[in-house]
Amino acid sequence: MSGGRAPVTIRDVARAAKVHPGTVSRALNTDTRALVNPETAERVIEAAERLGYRPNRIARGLKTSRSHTIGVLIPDITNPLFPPILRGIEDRLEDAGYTSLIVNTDNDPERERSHLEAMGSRQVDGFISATARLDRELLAELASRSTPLVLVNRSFEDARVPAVAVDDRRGIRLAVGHVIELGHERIGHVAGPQNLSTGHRRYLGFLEAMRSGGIEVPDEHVCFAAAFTEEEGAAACTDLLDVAPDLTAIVAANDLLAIGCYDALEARGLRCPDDVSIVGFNDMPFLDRLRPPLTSVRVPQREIGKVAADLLLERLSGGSEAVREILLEPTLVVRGSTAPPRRL
Amino acid sequence: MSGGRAPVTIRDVARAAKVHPGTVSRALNTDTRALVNPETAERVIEAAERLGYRPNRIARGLKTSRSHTIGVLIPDITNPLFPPILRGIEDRLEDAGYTSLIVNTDNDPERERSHLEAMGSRQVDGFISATARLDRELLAELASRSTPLVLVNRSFEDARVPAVAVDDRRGIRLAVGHVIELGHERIGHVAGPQNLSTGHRRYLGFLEAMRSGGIEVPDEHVCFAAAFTEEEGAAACTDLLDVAPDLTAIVAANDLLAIGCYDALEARGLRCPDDVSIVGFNDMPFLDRLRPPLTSVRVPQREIGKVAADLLLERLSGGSEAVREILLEPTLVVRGSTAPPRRL
DNA sequence: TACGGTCCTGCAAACGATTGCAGCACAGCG
DNA sequence: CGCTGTGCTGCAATCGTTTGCAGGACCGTA
Repeated sequence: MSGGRAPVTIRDVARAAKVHPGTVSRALNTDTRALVNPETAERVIEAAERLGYRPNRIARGLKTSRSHTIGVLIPDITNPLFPPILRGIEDRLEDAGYTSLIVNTDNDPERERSHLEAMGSRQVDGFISATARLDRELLAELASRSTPLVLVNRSFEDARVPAVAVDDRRGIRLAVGHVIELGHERIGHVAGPQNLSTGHRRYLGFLEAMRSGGIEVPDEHVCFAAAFTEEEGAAACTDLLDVAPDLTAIVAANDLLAIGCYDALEARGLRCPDDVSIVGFNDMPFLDRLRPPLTSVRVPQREIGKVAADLLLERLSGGSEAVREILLEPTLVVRGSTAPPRRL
Repeated sequence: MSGGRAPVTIRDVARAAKVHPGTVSRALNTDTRALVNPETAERVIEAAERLGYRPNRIARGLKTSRSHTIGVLIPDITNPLFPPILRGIEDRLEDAGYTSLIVNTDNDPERERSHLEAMGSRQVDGFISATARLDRELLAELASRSTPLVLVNRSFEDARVPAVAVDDRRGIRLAVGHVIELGHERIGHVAGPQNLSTGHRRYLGFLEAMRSGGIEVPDEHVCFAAAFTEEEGAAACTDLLDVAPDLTAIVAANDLLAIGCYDALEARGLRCPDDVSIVGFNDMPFLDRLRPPLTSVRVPQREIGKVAADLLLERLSGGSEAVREILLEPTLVVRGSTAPPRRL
C-alpha cells in the first residue's frame, strides 16, 4: 500500500498510535519490546505498518554509533579469485543484518589509505581485508580506532590479527602427493612471489611435501615468478626447463602460473601431460575447459568468506577476544593435465 | 600523526581553533569556504589536520539526507559477466565521492524486495540494477520515492527508465557477418531465453542480420535455450543438429551457450571449426584458452558500468531529465572456432 | 557623526532516532 | 490505610553536522 511522498518518521507513527516517540522506538525494536505493554506495542506496530514506516538507519546509526556496515577490501573484483569469497561474506553478513561495502585497492597503498579513510568516516563497524599487503601504519591506525579487522587469504604473522585462509601447505602436499603417486620423481615448482604469504607458504609446503616424499629438491627445481600472472608463469617455467630439462612434473603455486606453464611447454614443443604433468592451485572456473583440463587444488572460497564474516561478527558481538587463525581444507581436483611419467 | 582514542568531532576542532562549530563546518566544506575569512579558514584547517579530524558522514547524512551511497543490484557476483561492470561503476562513483553498496539478488523477487528495503532504510541516493527482471511493483515504489534508477544490460521498454547496454543487434550482426564472410550459408542460432531482453534482442538481431545477408531463416535453424547455461546450450544445439544436420555454423546468444555447443558437437563426433563454426557472445575471460579458442563478440563491460554510473550521477546532480537508453558498441574477437565451411 | 553596506562569525534549531531517568497507576502486602 | 514494588510511558538530552538568521565590526560616504 502507501508509497507516500514525504518520508514517514517515528514521530508520525507516534502521533498515529497516540503515544510518545520513545515508546514507538521501544515497541518497534524487538529487544526492547518487552518494556512496553503488549497491546500498546500491537497498536504501534499496526500504525507503523499502515503508514509504511521505514526506520532511518542513518539516524539510528548516529545515535548508536553503529552503522551495521562492514568494509571489505580486495585488490580487484575482476580477479576470479574474489567473487566467491565476497559472496560468502555477503551471505553471512546479510543474515546477521549487516551490509558490506566493497572496495578495490589494486594493492595500491594510496588507494588503500583513501578507502580506509572514506570507510572510516562512514563509520563502518569492522573490516575484512583480502589485500596482499596492508600498510603497517594503516593497520596501527585501525587498531587504535579499535575497529575489528579480519584478514583473508593471507596472514600477518607478527601483528595479532585474526585471519582465515586455505591451508596452503596442505594443498601443495596434496598436489605433490598426487604426482609422486603417479610415479614422478623429478618434480619442479613454479613458485609465487615470496613477499606474498600465499606464495611463501606454498613454497614451504612444496619443500616439506617433497622431503616427506623422500625426494631431494635441488635449487634448480624451483623458480620464483615475480607475480601471479600467466606471463610470469611462462617465464618461470621456461627458466626451469632451461636448467632442469628432465623434469616430468611441475607444481605451480597458482592456476595462472600453471596456464603460463602450458604456454612455455608449447613454445618448447613439449606436451602436457605426455611430457610434463602440471598442477595448478585455486581451481578457478572453467579450468575443465582448458586443453588439457588442468588438475588443480580447490580452495573453498565461499566458505572462506563465510568463516571470515563469522569471525568478524563474533568480535563485533563482543565475543571471544582470542586471535584465531583458521585454515580451511583444500581438496585436489584431478583432471587431464597430470599422468604417469612417460619415461621412467 | 595522532590516532587518538575518542573520535574527534567538529566541536573539538572549534575549541582548538577558537571559533564556533558552525564556522568549522563552513571552513572545512570547500563550497562554503568562501563564506569565511581566509585566515580563519586556514587556522581551522590547520587545527583539523592537527587533531586528525574525520568528518562523520553519518551525521552529515542525517542532516543533509544524502548518504552519498548508491545501491547496486546484480543477480550474482559470481557470474563473470558482472565484476567488470561493477568495477566500472565503482571507479566512476569513487571519483564523484560516492560509494556503492552491492547486493546479490539471485533474480529472486523476495531477495530483491528485502534488499531494496534495506538499502532504502540506509538512505541510498540512487540505484543501478543489472537484475534480469525488476518487479513492477518495486519499480513503482522506487519511482514514488523519487530515487533515481538506472538499468544495466537490459531495458524496460514501457516504464521510462534510463538504461545502458551493449548494442545486441549490432553484436549479432557482427557475428553473423563474420561467418557469412567466411562463406557459410546454413547458419543456425542457439537463442537465449526470450523473456530476457538480451536473449530477445539477440534473436531479433540474428533474423535481421541474416535477412540483410540475403539468407532465409527457416524455423528449424533456431533453437531457444531455457537459460544461459552450458547445459541448456548443449541441449539446444543437439536439438538444432537433429532437425538441421547440415548447418555449418552456429551463432550462440552467449558464451556459455556456445561452450554448450562444443559439448554437443563433441557428443556427436563433430569437430569445431572443421565441421561447424561457433560464435559466442560476451567474450568472457579465458575464452582464448578453450579448445578451440572461441570467437566471440566482446562487450565493453567496464565501459557499461562507467556509463551507467555517469547516467546516475547526472540525475543526482539534477541534470537532464530526459530518459536515455544508451547502447555501446560491441566488437568481434575472431579466434579459432570459426573457419570457412569445409563442404560448400 | 550618522548611516548603509559588506564581511564575517556566532547562535540555535533542525535531521530522526535511542535511552537514562523520572513519574504515574496500580497491585499486593502488612 | 499506607507503603513498597512493578510495569509502563513520557520527557528531554544526545549523537555530529549543517544552515538560516541575526548581529557585530569595520569601512566609506554624506
